[in-house]
Amino acid sequence: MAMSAKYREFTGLNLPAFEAEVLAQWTEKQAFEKSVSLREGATPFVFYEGPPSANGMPGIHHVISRTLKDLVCRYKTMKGFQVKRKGGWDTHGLPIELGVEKELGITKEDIGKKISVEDYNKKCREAVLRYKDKWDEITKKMGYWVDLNDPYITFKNEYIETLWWLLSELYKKGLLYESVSIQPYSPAAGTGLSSHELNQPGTYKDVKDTSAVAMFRAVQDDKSKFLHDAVHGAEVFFMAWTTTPWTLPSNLGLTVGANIDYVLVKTFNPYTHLPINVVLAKALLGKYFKEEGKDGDFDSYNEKVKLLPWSVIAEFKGSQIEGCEYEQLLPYEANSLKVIEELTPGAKPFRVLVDSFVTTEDGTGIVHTAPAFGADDYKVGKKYNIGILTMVDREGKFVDGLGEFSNRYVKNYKDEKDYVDVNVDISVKLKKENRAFKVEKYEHSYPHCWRTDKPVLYYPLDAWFIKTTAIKDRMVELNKTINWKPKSTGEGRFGNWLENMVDWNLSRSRYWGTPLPVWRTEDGEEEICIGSIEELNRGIKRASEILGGDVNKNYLHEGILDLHKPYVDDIILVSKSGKPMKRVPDLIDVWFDSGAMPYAQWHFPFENKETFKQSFPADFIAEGVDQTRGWFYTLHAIACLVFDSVAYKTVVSNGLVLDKNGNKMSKRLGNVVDPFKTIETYGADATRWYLITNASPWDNLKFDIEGIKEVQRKFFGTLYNTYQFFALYSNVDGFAFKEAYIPLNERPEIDRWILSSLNTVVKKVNEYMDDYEPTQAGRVIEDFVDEHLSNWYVRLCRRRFWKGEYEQDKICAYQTLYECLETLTRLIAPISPFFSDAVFQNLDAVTGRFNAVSVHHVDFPVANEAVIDELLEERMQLAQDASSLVLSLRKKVNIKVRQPLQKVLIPVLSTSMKEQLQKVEDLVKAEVNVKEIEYLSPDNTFISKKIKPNFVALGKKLGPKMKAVSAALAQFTQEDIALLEKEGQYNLSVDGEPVILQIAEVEISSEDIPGWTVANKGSLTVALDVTVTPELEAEGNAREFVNRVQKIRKDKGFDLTDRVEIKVLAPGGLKDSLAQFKTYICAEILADKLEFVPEIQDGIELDINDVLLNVIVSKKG
RNA sequence: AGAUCCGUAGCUCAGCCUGGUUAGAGCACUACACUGAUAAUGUAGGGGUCAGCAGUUCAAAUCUGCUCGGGUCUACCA
Repeated sequence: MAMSAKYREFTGLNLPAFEAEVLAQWTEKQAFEKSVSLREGATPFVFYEGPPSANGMPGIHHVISRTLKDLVCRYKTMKGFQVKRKGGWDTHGLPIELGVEKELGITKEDIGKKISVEDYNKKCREAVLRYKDKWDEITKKMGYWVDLNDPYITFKNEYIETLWWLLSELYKKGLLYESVSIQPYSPAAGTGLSSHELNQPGTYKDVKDTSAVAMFRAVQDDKSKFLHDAVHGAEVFFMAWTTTPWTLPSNLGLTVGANIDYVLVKTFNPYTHLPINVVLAKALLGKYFKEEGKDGDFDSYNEKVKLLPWSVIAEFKGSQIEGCEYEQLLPYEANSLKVIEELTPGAKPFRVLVDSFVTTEDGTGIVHTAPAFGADDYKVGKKYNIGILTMVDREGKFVDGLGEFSNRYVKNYKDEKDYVDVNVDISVKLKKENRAFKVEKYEHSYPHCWRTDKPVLYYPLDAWFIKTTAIKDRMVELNKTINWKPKSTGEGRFGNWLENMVDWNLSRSRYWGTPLPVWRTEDGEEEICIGSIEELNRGIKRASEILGGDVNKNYLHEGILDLHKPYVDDIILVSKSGKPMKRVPDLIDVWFDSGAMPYAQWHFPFENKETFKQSFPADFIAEGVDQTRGWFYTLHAIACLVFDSVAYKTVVSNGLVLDKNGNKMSKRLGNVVDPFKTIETYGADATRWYLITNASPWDNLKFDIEGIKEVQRKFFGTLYNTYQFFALYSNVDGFAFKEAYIPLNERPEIDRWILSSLNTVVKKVNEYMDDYEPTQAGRVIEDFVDEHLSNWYVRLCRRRFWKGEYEQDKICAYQTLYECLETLTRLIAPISPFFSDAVFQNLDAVTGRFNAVSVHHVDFPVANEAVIDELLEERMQLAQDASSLVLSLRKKVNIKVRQPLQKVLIPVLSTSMKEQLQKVEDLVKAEVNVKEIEYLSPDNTFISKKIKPNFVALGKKLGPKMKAVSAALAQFTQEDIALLEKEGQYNLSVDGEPVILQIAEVEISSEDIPGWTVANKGSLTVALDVTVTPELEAEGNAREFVNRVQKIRKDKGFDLTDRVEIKVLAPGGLKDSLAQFKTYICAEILADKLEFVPEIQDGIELDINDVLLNVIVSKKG
């Protein structure tokens, strides 16, 4: 690395400009690649990159999770690990297909008709990396180091082959199976949805649906005899509630709870006003009938009477009506008994069933049961063999043969403007036919398709499942070994999810995705699950040989070249008994793609066996909390299923990024933050620092651009100024850390202090970073830079840098400040990789202490415990407090700091406090411009003292007497306090009982010094002598004069080291002041000559403490 | 509907686990200073029923319960 004689001085704090410069260097010097290769042979730290889908634009929420990933990886690299970060792209799935469909203006039904599957998938493949450039750009600009030269891409054959291998392993273990089940299905998207898709945030929405209480007329038979007898042979209806009236044509049963109490109620239909008898759960009577109407006036009821009279006729258990038959509610051609019999031979529908899922929390306690449209309905329907009717097709509309409802969409899936809700029409029909008791809008939360935003419906589908429930306990057990940040997500959200896990529905009936590698004979008797390309190619040949003809003719020569549809579907395999086998049409859930990345990214087990072994499981992954049931789950599931292992040891889940008002960012609200603009304007470092330090990553972040500005100004501005200050004077003095490291015991107190403080910070930062708490780490650093380094060390030490010769004390100062800056750049490197590197390189270019290309190639600082001196840090705090108090006193009496004062009085409570203060006395005196500090020892009678109980100590001892003692102490006189101090204890009487107070059980502090201006903070009190003697005034004048001349020097643009000559015309008193301090003045302003002249032309007029004078400052030579 | 987290100054956050008597910081605002680091800095001021109510306790922002408000999650909900 090229050495430089001078530290580079910046011309202004322009983070985006620095970053562009640093980026160019990184590229040129291959800094990232080198940061990995430099650690060759070191212990690996394994990180998995969750693959983003590049068919959407990156958002600010991607910046936060990537910052988190990046800072951990950079930190671990600096800690000596080798951290490879293979990037990846998620390329399959619904979002891509929907995007293509939208672009082509087609729907799912058109695929294979208007466009061939081959062309369609070609389009998808093209669309997949549509925004890759934008992603690459944000990756680069935000400083995210990830290897995108050789990323894993989920649509590649090698990737898919690993997926097939995993699936075949599951198949062999009997964990992959097919089954009919009632699944969430999105008619708008044309596909079933997995439970984790249904569990994406925002899928459940509150919607108002038309709900109906329908009346099913009981058939008179033996089972219902007791009901009909009770009403003397009149009609009896079972009441059942539904929020989905569109399922009523598919009704085949009514389910009740065996032990629930039901009642038969005599009343009227509120719509038709006909007398009726209805059955419902006793517990829900109050929902439909008013108490005032009980046993009301039946005779005078008519349509004008609002209050419905009602009487309970009979009461019975649900089990007593099991098996009762009823008339079909909405009979049509398509759902006739004949059709039911054809579909399910021997079915016995329209009966009252009993099951345990029925509750009396809602509805009527009688559940309308349509086996096709509910998981419970399906289960109970199967048990009683009531058949199954699916009166809605896969597009979400009624089938033919349902009269006026035929072919109508059951929900507005097509965004039709004049859509008429078929549910309302069904309800109206029921009302007219005396088959509805109550129809109303009902608000409830209902699942929606995460992609199309349309309501989901439950639908019977054939699907392939992974039997995750088989290893549930093991998954729960292994989860307990994972370090979750925050803990609650792992235990609560993820833990609960595992406890309530259902089998993973893998099937997707789409086109662009990983095909399920299962082939099966037409009769379904024989099937095979293919686990590799080689196995498939063997099968292709074998089938061709055995079956002959044109079978697989296009694939005989080279084998299969693309594992996607439609090619895989061309392949015919042959079963053991010699029958042809075709592939089942399903694709698999894309989440399987991403969950399999630990293996598929290395094409395991076909290649890279050793690499895989070294990089499984991951030490660390991080994504948004929305991935809890997505990637976090699928990674965990596959690892447990196939490898009986966790997939990751530590996982950090970051919260959502909200706008500054706490609203979710959405395109609709227009409150989306553009990450490009943010980074270009304020810099990646400020953005990253803000995102990390403002709130813990797992808390939701209210993103406010003002916060970034504050970080930029406050943190980076301060650090920048500190560096500039250092560079300015080092360049003057030629400091290049050439001298031997001066031992700490030869350095002044303040140097030892800042280094102690620095090492304390280093220690804490290491601890926080090891604990994945970057927010705490960042905040500790911020405090140090602002409070300690800039506003105390540099401020107090400025003179050391610009005064005097280049000797020991000055070198101490340079070495100390240099060490602070150098350590800081390394400390902040993980969070703010650009600015840290720029400053680090500027430092290292002159001193060559590391001789490194980048700060990211050096080791992270480690605390030197020997340098940490707690007492020292404590007394410096005393000095800061004392200074602050004196300054506030000056302010109170309006005496500016430039005016020297004679004395400060500090009462000390102990000798150790005095010793502590004495060691920092000079600093305080210089800081507040006071000549001397006088200490008042504890036994003086001069100051007045204050006493209060030490609650922690006394509370335990006294308990209930605490209040009385506290009151007694408030009454203590100065004499009482003095006595207690002298004796070490005090006999007190509380409520007639003696209490002995020990000195340690109270806190005594000085309160006031009569005749002095005092201020206190905690136990520290200071008093200031505010008398300005003529001598002090003269010195004040001199200082004021120096200050003004310095300003002139600066205004005139003189160099720091320029010597000057001065002519002054001043009135008598002021002239004397200046003459008296002539030596001091000349030294301060680098004047070789200070001349008092009787007359001045073209001088500058200055106001020195309300007296005017004229001066000419000229550069010498 | 349940589960869970959260509610502290105008804003962003500490403090709560382990209770202790003037509840802190930064930003913003106002005034005055300081400055050969000047896109900084200091001092002072206003600004808080620590969401509300009740309980435990000598003592509650802190522990418990309930209520209200917000987030997230779960749900086969008829």
